[in-house]
Amino acid sequence: MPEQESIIWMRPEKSAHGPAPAYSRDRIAAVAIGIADAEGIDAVSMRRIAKELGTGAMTLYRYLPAKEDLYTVMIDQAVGFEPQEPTGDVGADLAALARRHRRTLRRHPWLAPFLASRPIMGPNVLRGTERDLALLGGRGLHINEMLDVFNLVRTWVNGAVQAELADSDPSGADRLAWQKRMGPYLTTLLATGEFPYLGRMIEAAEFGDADERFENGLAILLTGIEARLAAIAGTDVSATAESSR
Amino acid sequence: MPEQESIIWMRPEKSAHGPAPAYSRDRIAAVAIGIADAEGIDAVSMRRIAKELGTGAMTLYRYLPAKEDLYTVMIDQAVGFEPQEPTGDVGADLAALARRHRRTLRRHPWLAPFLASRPIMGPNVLRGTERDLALLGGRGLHINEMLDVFNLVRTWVNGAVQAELADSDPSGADRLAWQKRMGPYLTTLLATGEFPYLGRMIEAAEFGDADERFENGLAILLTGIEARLAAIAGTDVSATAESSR
DNA sequence: CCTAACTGGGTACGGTGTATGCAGTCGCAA
DNA sequence: TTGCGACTGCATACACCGTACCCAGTTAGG
Repeated sequence: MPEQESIIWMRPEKSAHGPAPAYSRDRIAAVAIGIADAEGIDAVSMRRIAKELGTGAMTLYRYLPAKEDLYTVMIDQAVGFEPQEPTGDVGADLAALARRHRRTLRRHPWLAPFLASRPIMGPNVLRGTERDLALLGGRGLHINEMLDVFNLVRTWVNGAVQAELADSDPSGADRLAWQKRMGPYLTTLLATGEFPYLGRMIEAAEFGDADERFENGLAILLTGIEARLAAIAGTDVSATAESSR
Repeated sequence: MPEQESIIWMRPEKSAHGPAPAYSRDRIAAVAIGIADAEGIDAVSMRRIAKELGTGAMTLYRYLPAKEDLYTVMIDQAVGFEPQEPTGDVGADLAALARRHRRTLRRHPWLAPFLASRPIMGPNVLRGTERDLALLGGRGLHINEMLDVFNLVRTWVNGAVQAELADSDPSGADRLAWQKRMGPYLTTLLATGEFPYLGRMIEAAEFGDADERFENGLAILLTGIEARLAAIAGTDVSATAESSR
């Protein structure tokens, strides 16, 4: 890891003197996202991006001081920004938020783990957070209450999509080979009779549909959230701020 | 990735002929877990483990055909197994499950991302799944309903812990440096006045306590789950199996 | 006892992120 | 107009990674 005097978003993209840069952070990130979407995040290497751009690997370091900064820019560009206005129906708004987020994460299968494991502060992400918190605003909630709900939804969607993608990752022919390898092991285990629920689970897994699973989880989540919001609304505001944390 | 005729759990540990092995899968995994816990998962390399064991890197490949299998064994050993009997109070049982899982994930900060991103089938993990599903058993739920609830809790705990760890990762002096780097950027953003909620969030973040955030999220989640379970209990069983999926 | 099957482990290959250095290009001050 | 300093693209090089290949030494079964 090189020294890094300040965050990538504070670094000016263009400088005063010298020849005009041939590339840009966004262009590099776009290429990297293309590779990651098509071949997985591990296929993204500096040399590979450079080849795709027709240049040398070290050129990229004129734009991004370290690979971690490449990830930072990739993440923010992949997240993007999609506006959403509150409709007054919090449940519907949160459901829309969840589905939109899921769509984004599924478009870029490498994205969810990154969002889960780093503090993300890119401009698109921050604008998105502001937009999402606004969905919960205007009803006298303490900011911490809003954050609890917001984080609950975001966190769950992220985890649910990771689980979806993990299950479906060995796709096509690979999936068949995977079952071939796994089959005997599971058969051996289930034959012991010590895993009745697992047995039922494996049978049912054949019919599991990701969309349905997501909607079921979301419904349960929203039930809890709406109950919580109703409970808070039933309390007077000063008492809420006190007791909620 | 080398060829891999079958899953690691099906490979016999000892063989008939030849000298007795000097190490074992579990011993190697234990060393690897020690390194990962202390210095992060990226510090775990074959050469590093071998050095810790006082041997050569290639020796490890006598026990584990590839690094992915090392991860597999590490995960299962780190997860371990802790028994839990149903008490009859589903809410309390699920809360206990969630807290136990959180404890496990926090003991091994590298663990949560692994659990989120792979299908995990180690013996400890499978025994744990069986144990957790049993908490929901005996009340006429369809297996898919049980899985929805189980996955909801597991997924959320996993995501919540990842978020906790991501926030607290720059610890101690690093955290201060991080704030030094981040401060000007955030100040600049907030000065635009376009991020009122973010501003409130950053103020409040000073007082955020991870335990409290976890318990708040868990409470909301359990509210939703109990409502869902009550709704199912109010339906007759055959209709439930039909309508639930 | 011999031989086959195993063991530990050295060497080597192709990959990675990135530090360093160098030649060419441009904007600005004199 | 000239030159200088700040920038550019980029080749080379280094340390580290996972792991394929090889070989010598050890041991149990026929």
